[in-house]
Amino acid sequence: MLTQAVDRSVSSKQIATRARSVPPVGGHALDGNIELMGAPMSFTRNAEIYGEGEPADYLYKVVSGTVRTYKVLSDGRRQIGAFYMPGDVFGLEMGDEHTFSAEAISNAKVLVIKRSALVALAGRDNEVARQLWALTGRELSRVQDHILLLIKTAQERVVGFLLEMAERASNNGALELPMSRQDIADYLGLTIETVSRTLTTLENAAAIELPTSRRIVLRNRSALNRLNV
Amino acid sequence: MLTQAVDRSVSSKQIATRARSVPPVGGHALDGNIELMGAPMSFTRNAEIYGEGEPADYLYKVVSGTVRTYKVLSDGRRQIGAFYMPGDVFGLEMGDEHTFSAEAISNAKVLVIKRSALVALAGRDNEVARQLWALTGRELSRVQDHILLLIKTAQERVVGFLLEMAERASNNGALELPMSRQDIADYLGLTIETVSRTLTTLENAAAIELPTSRRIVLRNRSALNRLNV
DNA sequence: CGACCATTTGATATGGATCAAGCGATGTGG
DNA sequence: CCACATCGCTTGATCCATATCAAATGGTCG
Repeated sequence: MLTQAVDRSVSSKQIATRARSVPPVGGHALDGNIELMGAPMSFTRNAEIYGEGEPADYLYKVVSGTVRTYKVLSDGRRQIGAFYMPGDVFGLEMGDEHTFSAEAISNAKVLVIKRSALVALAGRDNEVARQLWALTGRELSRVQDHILLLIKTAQERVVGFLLEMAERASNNGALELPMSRQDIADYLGLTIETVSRTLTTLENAAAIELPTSRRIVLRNRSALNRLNV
Repeated sequence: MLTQAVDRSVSSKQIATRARSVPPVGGHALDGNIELMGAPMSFTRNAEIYGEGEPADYLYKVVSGTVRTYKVLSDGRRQIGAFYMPGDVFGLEMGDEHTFSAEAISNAKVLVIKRSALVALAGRDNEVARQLWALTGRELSRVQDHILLLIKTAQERVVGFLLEMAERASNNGALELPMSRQDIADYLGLTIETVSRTLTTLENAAAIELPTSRRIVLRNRSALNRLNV
């Protein structure tokens, strides 16, 4: 699956040179370094980007499309760990194996970055080291928030999900969801039926509109915020 | 609450000198650096170590006793994020505020480490930087595992909890739990009643023994592993 | 001993899962 | 280009795991 990425990755010599030439930008110096080290790669809908247990030789940054990471328990239950949208980095591990699997939800373009190169660079460049640390820290916050979602009621989870998505990808309250009801259910620890029913309940309560199943308009934010614990 | 820690903390000059004198140990170089920078401090049972939202100027390493971190939702529900036992580090944040509260479960002694000093040291010492990163990464793995627990059935959660505790602090299968049933319940997203009932079920199934409510002996590991998904 | 707090046990209620059917959109082959 | 299969989603009926409410038991400390 990743042979293409291996072939296309730039040498660490090139990387170091290129990265050093980037001025330390205020807002997202992190992005500057990482982007220059990445080789673009495309994945079609539902294509596997990496599997759980595979060597974590690369990390990834979403350029376009959406990616899900997940684990499947022995009895078939699937838990989605996160959805990654343009600008998000995923697949960075502390150990040498991926602890989740990753798939493209929609056709997606991602930058593939060789971890060893980035780690080597971090050894020479404090700023890069700090950025890598920050990436792990950001992931940690995300997962902690996810835990708080998982202890709530079905309605609170769905509302929490909608607000999270709205924060990340909404045009004045209009969401175009890239993921299926099953994906949402497996992210929230619910069944598709419960997700579906909860959405219709919210629609009946005039909190949201559902022009199509994948398009959701947040109609009454304050009501939603009130339902969000 | 932390004035004492402030007063007792060593200057960053001392820290740097002392830390540098530590030879890079193989297994736990991390511990070496951190321990030398910490001022010991004691907390009585149920004492608050820090509160959610307070400045995260310090991080902590448990010397003895057990610590819980938690969040309380607006409606009173409490979610315990983690239990920290001797050797564990907690309270390390990426942002400038603590995102959870921390309390001693039993009387506890912790080392209090000034974050700014450690971060400054990390800027000069790659190895320290790597260790800080590793701490965040370890926390991330822990939280990811916690998520997987939270999507399981009550019995699976309780068994998962017992196996987790056994891994960390058992004498050939005998656990002395420092936390109450309420703590366990709030960690697992269950009620005390369900935790209690599940434990008696496991006892009746001869998987565990309950000599006292806080002492649990794992009697049949393979049965427990089988129940752990 | 008696009060208090943690834990267990019992009875009942309920939110969400499961099982099942229907519906609408999308795509495919005749 | 239509008829039909397929897929994702919604809706309905029922079931069950866990929550809730309530009471009994046990352990600890003044």
